[in-house]
Amino acid sequence: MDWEGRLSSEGLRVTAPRRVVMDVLSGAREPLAPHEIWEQGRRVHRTLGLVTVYRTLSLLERFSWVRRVHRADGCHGYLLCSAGHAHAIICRDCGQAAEFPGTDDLGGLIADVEASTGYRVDSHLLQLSGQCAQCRARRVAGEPE
Amino acid sequence: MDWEGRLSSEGLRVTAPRRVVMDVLSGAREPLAPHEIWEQGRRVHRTLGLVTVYRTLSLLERFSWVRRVHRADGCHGYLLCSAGHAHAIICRDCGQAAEFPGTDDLGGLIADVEASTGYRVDSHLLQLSGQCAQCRARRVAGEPE
DNA sequence: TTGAATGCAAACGATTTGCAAACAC
DNA sequence: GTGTTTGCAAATCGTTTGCATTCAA
Repeated sequence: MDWEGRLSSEGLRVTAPRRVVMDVLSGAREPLAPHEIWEQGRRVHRTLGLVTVYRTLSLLERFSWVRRVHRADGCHGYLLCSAGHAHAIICRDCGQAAEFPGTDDLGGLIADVEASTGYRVDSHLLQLSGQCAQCRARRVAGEPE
Repeated sequence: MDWEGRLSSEGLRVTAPRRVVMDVLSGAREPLAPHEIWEQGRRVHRTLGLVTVYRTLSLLERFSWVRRVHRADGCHGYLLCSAGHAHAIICRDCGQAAEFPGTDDLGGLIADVEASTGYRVDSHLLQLSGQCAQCRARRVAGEPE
């Protein structure tokens, strides 16, 4: 079921502002801060309120349709989730984000940590930062931005 | 060289407020938010300002003497760094933090991610959350807090 | 029709900045 | 003495809340 169907089946409503936020996020190739989503969204939905963007994001987060990440500039950015549990890697130059599946690879590490610390791990936050292939190529070639 | 010597050698000054912040962090067994450091610090240094706590924390962070972590309550908490690169695991019940070395275990995962995404990884944020041994024991035993 | 969702204004908490006074060196 | 650091007040930033209005179902 798509997100619209899922909302309806929960007794929640499919509204224009919610569609706009989803559309903006769908078109984004990097994590967007709430005010960026608002600015882009207002171009198509003139009266969109920043408050509604925040409320929509927390709704989408509750359903795990978006993921919140920490950006290099200190802001929070939002990304559409792909299926399953995944982690993000963000390019420090262009901001572009990619996802990678993480749970499996972390299994051994988590087991080690549990054994050495005595803690029982129930959630984790893993986020990588680096340079994407394009930005690396650009830098090697000495091209200006 | 200790932190006081290091500060001096950089032309920076060893002041009472900075000592207080370091002392509070040294005595903490969980990540403290700036206002918590301020509250505890004021007990020994009456005129300590919250602003000074913030400025001291960013100074200490610049020297990698403290680490900033994300707490379950959404606040930022600060922890004294131990030697070397390490990651934190925080108990969701009592807030107690433990560290574990992470770089080595993450090496394989990072190599995989680089291969599959084309990114070059240069930094990572890994933070685990769970339950420490004491809190697990307490819960199993059904003891009240 | 009816409860959910919106948008505004205002409140809010965390963090930063301008500046004169205080202090380490 | 000199330049760093402090603490206050106020500004700023990101985010949330109260409330009357609008809207999806």
